[in-house]
Parts: sequence; C-alpha cells; structure tokens
Amino acid sequence: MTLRFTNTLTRRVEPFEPLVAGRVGIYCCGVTVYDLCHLGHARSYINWDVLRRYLVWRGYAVTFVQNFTDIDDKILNRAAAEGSSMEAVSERNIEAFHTDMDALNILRADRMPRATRCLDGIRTLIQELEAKGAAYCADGDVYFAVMKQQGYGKLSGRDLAEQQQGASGRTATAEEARKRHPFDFALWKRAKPGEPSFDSPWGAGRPGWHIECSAMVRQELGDTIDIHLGGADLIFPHHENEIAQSEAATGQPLARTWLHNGMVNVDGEKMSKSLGNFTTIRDLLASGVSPMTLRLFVLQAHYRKPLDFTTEALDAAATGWQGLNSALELIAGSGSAPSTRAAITPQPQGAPALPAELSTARERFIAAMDDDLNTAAATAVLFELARPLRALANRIERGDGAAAEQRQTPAMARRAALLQELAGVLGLKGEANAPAARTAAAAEGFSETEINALIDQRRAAKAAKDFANADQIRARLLAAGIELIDKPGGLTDWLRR
RNA sequence: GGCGGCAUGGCCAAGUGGUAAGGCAGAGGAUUGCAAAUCCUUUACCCCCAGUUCGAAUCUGGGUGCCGCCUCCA
Repeated sequence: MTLRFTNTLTRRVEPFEPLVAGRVGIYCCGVTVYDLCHLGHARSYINWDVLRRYLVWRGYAVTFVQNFTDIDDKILNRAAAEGSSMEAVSERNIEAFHTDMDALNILRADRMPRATRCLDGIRTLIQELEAKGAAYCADGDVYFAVMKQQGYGKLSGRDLAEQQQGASGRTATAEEARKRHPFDFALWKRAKPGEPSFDSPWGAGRPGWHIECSAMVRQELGDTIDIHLGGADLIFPHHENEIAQSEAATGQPLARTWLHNGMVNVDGEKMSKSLGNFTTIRDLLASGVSPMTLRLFVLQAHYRKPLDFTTEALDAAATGWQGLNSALELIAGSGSAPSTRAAITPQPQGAPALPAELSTARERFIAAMDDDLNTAAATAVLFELARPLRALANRIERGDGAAAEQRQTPAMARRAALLQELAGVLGLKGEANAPAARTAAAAEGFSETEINALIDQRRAAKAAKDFANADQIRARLLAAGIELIDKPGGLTDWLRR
C-alpha cells in the first residue's frame, strides 16, 4: 500500500513521491488577515494539519510553509473604517489566527512569511517576468499576460479561447481597459492617494494578491515543491495564476501535487462573508463546543467533499467525541502511556509485535490514511479501538472497583497506547472537562451546597422507601441540567448534562 | 453559457466489480426501586432508466436533483 492523493492538476488519484526521498516541502495558502477566521478556515487547516502530522508520522521530514496576506484592499478598508492602520489590523488578526488555530491543536507552520516582508522577492519576480515578456506595465500597474503563457488554465480546466466569449461584457472599467486580455491579472498595483505603498521600478504601489505566493514559495522552498494546498475556491483564479507566474519565471513546475479541500456549507450553501452565514471559530468555541468536537466533526468527512455545517451533525460529533475522550482520558488517568500532546513524532521503527486485533487496526488506519487521507475511515478505527476503553472508563467513573483493576492489564495498556498514538496522528487529544462542567451547573440556579442538600433528602426518601419523593428530586435537578448518578455504597454523584 | 464535483438507512458518513465501515439517533432484552452506565440483539435492495458482466452502490450511456468555481474568498 502506498500513499496516494487526488491531484487537482491531473484530476486523478496518484501515488505520492517526493522530489527528494524522505523530504516533503509543503506550501499552504494562508489567510488574508482582515478579520477573524471562520469554520471554513478551521476545516481547511484541520485537514492540512492532519496531512502534515500523517506525513511526519510516516517518517517524512516535512517543511510546512503558510503565508499571511497582510496587504490587501479589505485590510485597508477595515483600517479606514475603524480609524487605525493596516499594520494594526494585520497584527491583531494574525494574533487571533494563532489563538484560534492553537485552540484547535493545529501545529504552527515551520515558517509563516508575510507579504509585506517579502517585497524584494516579489519585485525581483515581477522584473523577471517583465524581462521575459510575460508581464507589461500599464500606467503604473503591472499585469501578467496570460496569452503569453502556454498551458494557462491547466489547473482549473479552463480554455482561454472559450472563456473569452463569456468575458466579453466585462471590459468596461478603466482597469479592464488597460488589460490586453480580460484574464490578465495585476502583479503590481499603482498606489492610490493616501494608501500605504512601497517603492518599485514601476512607481509607488503594492503587490497583487497572486504574486506573493509565487515569491514566497520560491524563497522558502525553491522552484518546485512537493505539495501545494488550499481551499477549492482558490483553484481559479488564484492557483491558476500562481502557476502561470512561477512557471513563466522559472520554467519549472511550481508544484507536483495540488490538494484542495471542499467548502463548508450552511443550509447547502457555501459559508462565506458575503452571504453572512459564517460562524467564527471563537464564537463556536465560546458557545461551548469543544475544539476536539469540531476537529472530529471535520475529520468524519472526506476533505475533498463539501461539509454541511448543522447543529445536529455537530451534536452528533460532540457525543461521539465524549466517547473517544473518555477512552483517551482513561489513558491519561492511568499515567501508563506516553503523552502525545506535544508535536507529532514519527512512528517507532520496528513497532513491537501487537496482538492480531490491534495490529489489524493499525494496518486499517494506515490503509485508510494512505488512500487520499480517508480520515472518516480512520476515525472508525479509533472508535473501534476506543469502545472497550470507553466502557471501562464509564464503569470506573460509576464506581466499579473491578473495572479499575482491569485498567492496569497489559492488554488494555497496549490498546490504550495505540489509540493514543493514532488519535495523535489526527491531532485529537484528551480533554479534561469535569471541573468546568460543575461550575456551569452551579451557575445555573443550584449551588453546590443546595445540590448536596437535595441529594441528602433523596437518600433519606430512598431509605424510607418513598420513591415518589426520590424521583421528584431527581426530576427537579434534571430539569436544571443536573444528572444524579447512584453509585455503589449508597453514594450519589452528579454531573452536568 | 463554460469548467469541476456530489447523490448510500431517521441524520452525518466510509465503501470504486463479489451480496453494505463507523458516529449520532431509535427499537427489544438483561441489569437497575427509578435513572445512568454496561452487556446482548436489532434497523439499507445504495436518486431514476438502460447497458457491460457469472456478478455493480462500485464500470458505460442517458436522465433528474444539488453544490462549487468562472469577481475577493479556506
């Protein structure tokens, strides 16, 4: 079984072979930092984080580069609207990006270049394109000449000759008039009065959107990289244009493999700012959805398919995560397995002989992930591994002494270690959440002392065989979201539901 | 209009030629004063039509429906 990916460039599933054996260079298109990240970003970066973790686990030396677009009309508009500066808006949102991504357990990229700090590379690239006749300057703007580039449209499956007809109605604006072809795009934009600008051979201005990625890829990873990542909505024009620029300049393929993730939909439509149907990551987390629930929700679907975001589906993921989590926390509680909460590490060479069931589980996990990152099938393996552990954890929680003993058996320990290792490859880590749940319950109307008092009342009622009264107390607390759990020895515990 | 993708049980979602993973929800039983947890059992002819094949959810053709891109977008 070999690792295979669906390459957007060839539209087929093909075996993955890095340019240099054992090393993988990855470039992931980042965000334009004019606002907070929403669930679409979360989905994309969770998927690519798993790709990265998996490659590392399989023993590749991965260099992962992700950019920030920190100059753009939207950032300037935002800065103008709030009376601050481009830098202030960018800095704030870069910080927010890190906070949100860290919360989702997404590993930080090895290098995170910013457009405003790569201007030398950008200017050099544009000059090379100009020298080769692939770019032209028009009134302070510089455009890429798509007609000069053989194969333009190969990524998105577009044919320039056919596309021209459909574009005939769009040449009215002043900018369109300066272009030689409607698909020509800006490499450098002349500065408008009052806007931040940078010097260049073509006058003061700033880089176009697409050129920064071409320059950063080259600067950080070289002319040809192994994998280029992004959302499906970037295929055209962004990635098409990146390819055109880079390949016109270097004469080399920009990336061997192009991977694109599907969109997050709401009510069947793409989540986007313009439709106003987006939820930010921090809003979702603030609403009480755990980061790992979101992660599981994303990973239970295949990365290329659209993912419909509904509260029902998210609730299902939350319940599913509780099960996995209790299995993972059982491990953490036993202190017998090594923690994989830090960065992912390669799987041990010459893995120890495992019992047949576990060894099969591990193979199924690898086969699923090798098959174009089939995380949905991979999570199924996790659930199957977790089932006995989860059952054990629940019995321990409810006071079953025999269950506590079983936790220590070698069979359970091996199963637990494997579960934790594979969960770590997917970036899933145990969350201890009981204390927070109690605080929330107490805030909802019943103080902890009141709850304890009611439990005492109920115990007395039970002793007097007054079950009607006992059940009434249970119902009363349940209505407030507090569940009573009777344990052996006449003890009663409670949980926030 | 052009390009690309998707249609699997109540919901989500794997499965690319040999009689359908997994999660959520549901049902029956054991157990429990009740509840919870646990254990056992259980719920799909894979959008429609035609074709290829010994055999198709899986391949081919046609149809229907939905989505994305073609303008900034993960």
